Amino acid sequence: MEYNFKEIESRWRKQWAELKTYKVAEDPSKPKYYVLNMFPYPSGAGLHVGHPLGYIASDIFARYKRLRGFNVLNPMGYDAYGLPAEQYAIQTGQHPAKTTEQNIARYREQLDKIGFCFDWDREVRTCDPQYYHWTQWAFRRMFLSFYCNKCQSARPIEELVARLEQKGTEGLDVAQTEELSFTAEEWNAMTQKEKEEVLMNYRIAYLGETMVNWCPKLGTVLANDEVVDGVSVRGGHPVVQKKMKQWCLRVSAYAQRLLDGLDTIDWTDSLKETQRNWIGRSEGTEMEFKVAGSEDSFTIFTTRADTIFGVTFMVLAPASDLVAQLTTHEQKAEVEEYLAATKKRTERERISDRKVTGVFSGSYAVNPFTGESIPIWISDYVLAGYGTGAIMAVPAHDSRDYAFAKHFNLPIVPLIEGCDVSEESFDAKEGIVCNSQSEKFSLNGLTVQEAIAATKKYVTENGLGRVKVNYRLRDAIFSRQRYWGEPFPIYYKNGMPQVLPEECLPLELPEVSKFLPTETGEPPLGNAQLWAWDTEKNAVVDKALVDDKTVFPLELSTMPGFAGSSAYYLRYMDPRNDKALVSRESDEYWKSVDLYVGGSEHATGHLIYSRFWNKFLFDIGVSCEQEPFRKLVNQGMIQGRSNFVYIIKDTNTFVSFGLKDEYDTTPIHVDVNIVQNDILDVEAFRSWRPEYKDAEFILEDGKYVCGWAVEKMSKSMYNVVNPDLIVEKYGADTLRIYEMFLGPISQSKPWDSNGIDGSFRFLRRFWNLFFEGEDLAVADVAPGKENLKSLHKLIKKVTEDIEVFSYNTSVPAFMVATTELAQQKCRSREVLEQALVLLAPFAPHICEELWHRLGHSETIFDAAWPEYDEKYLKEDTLTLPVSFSGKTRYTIEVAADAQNAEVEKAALEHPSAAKYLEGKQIVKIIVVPKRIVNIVIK
RNA sequence: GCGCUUGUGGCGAAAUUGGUAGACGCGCCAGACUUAGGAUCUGGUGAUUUCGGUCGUGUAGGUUCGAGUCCUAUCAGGCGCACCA
Repeated sequence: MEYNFKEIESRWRKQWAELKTYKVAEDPSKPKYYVLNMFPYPSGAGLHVGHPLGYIASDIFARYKRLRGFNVLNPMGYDAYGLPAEQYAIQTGQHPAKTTEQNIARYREQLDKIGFCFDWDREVRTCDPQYYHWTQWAFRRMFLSFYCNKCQSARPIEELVARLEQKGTEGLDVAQTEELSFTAEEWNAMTQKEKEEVLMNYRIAYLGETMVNWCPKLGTVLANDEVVDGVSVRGGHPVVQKKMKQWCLRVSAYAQRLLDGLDTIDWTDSLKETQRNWIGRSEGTEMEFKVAGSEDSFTIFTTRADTIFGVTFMVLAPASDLVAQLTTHEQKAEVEEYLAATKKRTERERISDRKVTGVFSGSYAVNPFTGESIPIWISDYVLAGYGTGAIMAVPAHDSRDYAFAKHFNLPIVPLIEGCDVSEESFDAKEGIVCNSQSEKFSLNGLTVQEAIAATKKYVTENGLGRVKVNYRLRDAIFSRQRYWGEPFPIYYKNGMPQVLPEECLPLELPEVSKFLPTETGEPPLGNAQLWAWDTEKNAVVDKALVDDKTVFPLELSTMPGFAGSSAYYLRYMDPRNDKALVSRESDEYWKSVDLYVGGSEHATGHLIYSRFWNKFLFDIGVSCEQEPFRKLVNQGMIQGRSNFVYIIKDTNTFVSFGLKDEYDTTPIHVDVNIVQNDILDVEAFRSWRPEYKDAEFILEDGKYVCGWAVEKMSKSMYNVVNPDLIVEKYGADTLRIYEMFLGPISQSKPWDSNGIDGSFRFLRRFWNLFFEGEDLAVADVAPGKENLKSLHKLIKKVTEDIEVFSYNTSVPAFMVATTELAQQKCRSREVLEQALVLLAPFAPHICEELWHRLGHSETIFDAAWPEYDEKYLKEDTLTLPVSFSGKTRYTIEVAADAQNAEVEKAALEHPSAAKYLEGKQIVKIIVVPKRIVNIVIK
């Protein structure tokens, strides 16, 4: 019987869809398992062969879990908001909703061909109002919340208001943009607008001033990589650093919880480390420095409080508010010139050229330990956004301070016994402290670690400062001047943002006349006519009606890409609920994602935001789990394997790879789809492009051999392999098997179509196991001992592999078992059916087909996963290697249950033994049961 | 610079707690069947060899009866963070 994969696969594709085989509902009688893939952005290019890698791996796991009796949730959807659709819209006028719709249709078609067990009834799209309703809803709640440090949780903003009314800011311990200080009386005397401004300092979603790359000509904020040499990459327009009001999320409030949570989840060490790095916790000391000859003082942050006696200057960040305060009259012009110069440089430039720059402020600070006067400088190597934006510089023990001191000829005082600071600073936190003594306090003779602790203690006890933990993690900037994104449920009254009532959500994205910014530099939503909020009607109205009494302008920015992807895993649990993001029942049943599969490029983006978002939802009682993703597996990237042809210079003649060195040639990328096993289809090449119509070839052995290289899979390299073509030629099951066989899931590897025949041959051999000629060759006969051994060996291997998510070694196990069963001419229904169930997660179509041919009416995925029994794996006799001092010499046959003494005897009685023992003395004999006999000789 | 990670045939890769290195697939070689083969099936395939062996898991040491696996140093590639005080 021929293995007709086309017929089989199209039949089951249809059946599964019609019967809704993969539809899932909460079922308290079964344990749940939630498998999730990072949902794709539906790009216009469609899927290439690398995209489904993770989907296939998780699909196998989902099917396996189902066979194990779990109720498995395995949903799929689309991250549908994104820049490419918007840019396409700007160029063509085509509405992004329309292109997105088309791309999704194409993705769906491609995904359907691969045979995934997704429950498509749960599909979500981030651009669907029914979906972004809950993105807006979560934002709204963030706006209405503050973060209490004491209870480590988000709380309703009313609680904060009530507290401010009673006690003002006294003893307030909450997450905040800056530390404010006022009494209850002062608060109560504030106007409504003033109060709202103050509250902005505490809200979890807040409007804040941040530095951005602003391009006035384009009317938009640009990312760092969109700016080179101070001008925009597109168009070459000047870009300036500008403080702008942007929506922000107070992610930093959750820094410690995001850090602690990492210890509770099953992610790879490298990914956890990346996140720890990104959160960047550092324990240090905040110290107060008085300004010489003034009542003013300022605070710095340091992790090296022990180096206080080596401070020879102070440095302020140019953007720090202290700059204006501390610049003296005489230095004013020079400082302003410097500030103007630093403003022009982008962050990226500053980091890349690493030139030492700076200017003296004119002021001096007083060292709180020694009373010495220290000059205060301004330099852009100090960042305004970290710590307090001011540092104490210790050039002897910090390489950046050292470079600065050398450049401006400032003194360098070493503080560690025996360290040499003539050429470079001594940054290591080790050694014995010296030169560190004042009248009241000495660190001399202590180790650095002891000195840090002693200084902290002294500083705290003497009111010079406090112990402080700082995080590198910054608040997320949450507005984008773009059209194709979620609108904010915000309108402005008296210039202050107001949130829409909950029942008015979703606020739908309006139609616009064009997708570009307006002439006045407003974001694209400024082009929308119907974009004002009527607080009486509670409805969107024409913006011409704005009267600042009952009708107000709506927010013009939209949310960034990560907004929609931050809580989609919760929405899948209950995707059609129009009363809540997720119902309590659904959430308590599915809890959190048990297995999350996706690329590691999201380590510091989506995977941080999503954890933050979930923790917030946990705080407000929506999500019942602290961590959204229990286990995370990063699939590697599939790279392209490009093919080259070699054209002889100034001719239209191409020379085969092996002969190219005899000519002066230029390599040219050639479409990998007209190359097979590195042999070029010359006719296809001639018709590939008009200029190659009359191409001539110099062949080797009658073939044109192409060169190859591993590169990124991309259109321009002509190395994109479309899964549709593989499915067409070999079938989805072969594609699935081959993708898993290619190598470990988490490793990046090039796609190489050359090996795919092997996977196809395996499936055909497996199919043939069930037939004799045209007839089914399966019988209700008792399985032979050898059959059971092959089967149970397979069950053991496959079960163990799937549990640890390493399928690349299961595929060979299937190949071996298939060969063995074929050689044994196994006809046993019992054995073959179990083998079928084992293969079903990997190759669902072929297994479902055979399962039904064997007379089953239910889907194979309702069968039970076979358990293996050690008793079938036992050997009667064992072949053991015998080695002499570690070098294997011969093998012996012993009974499986032989005692060590018997094994020893058998080893020494072997005819070869005498040869190796000649003139030698046995020191000892080591017998490792069932493994090896090692005779140590002298 | 700091952190993580990986180095095994012509290629993708296996290898349990340290126990016969290279499973399985590709490629290659030989054979069978074929008018034919870019189809199918069978066998072989780390290097070297005086056919006894010898050498082989990036490199150099170490521990051990025994090391791809453990330890120390070092080299190379990949990824992440990067003036974070």
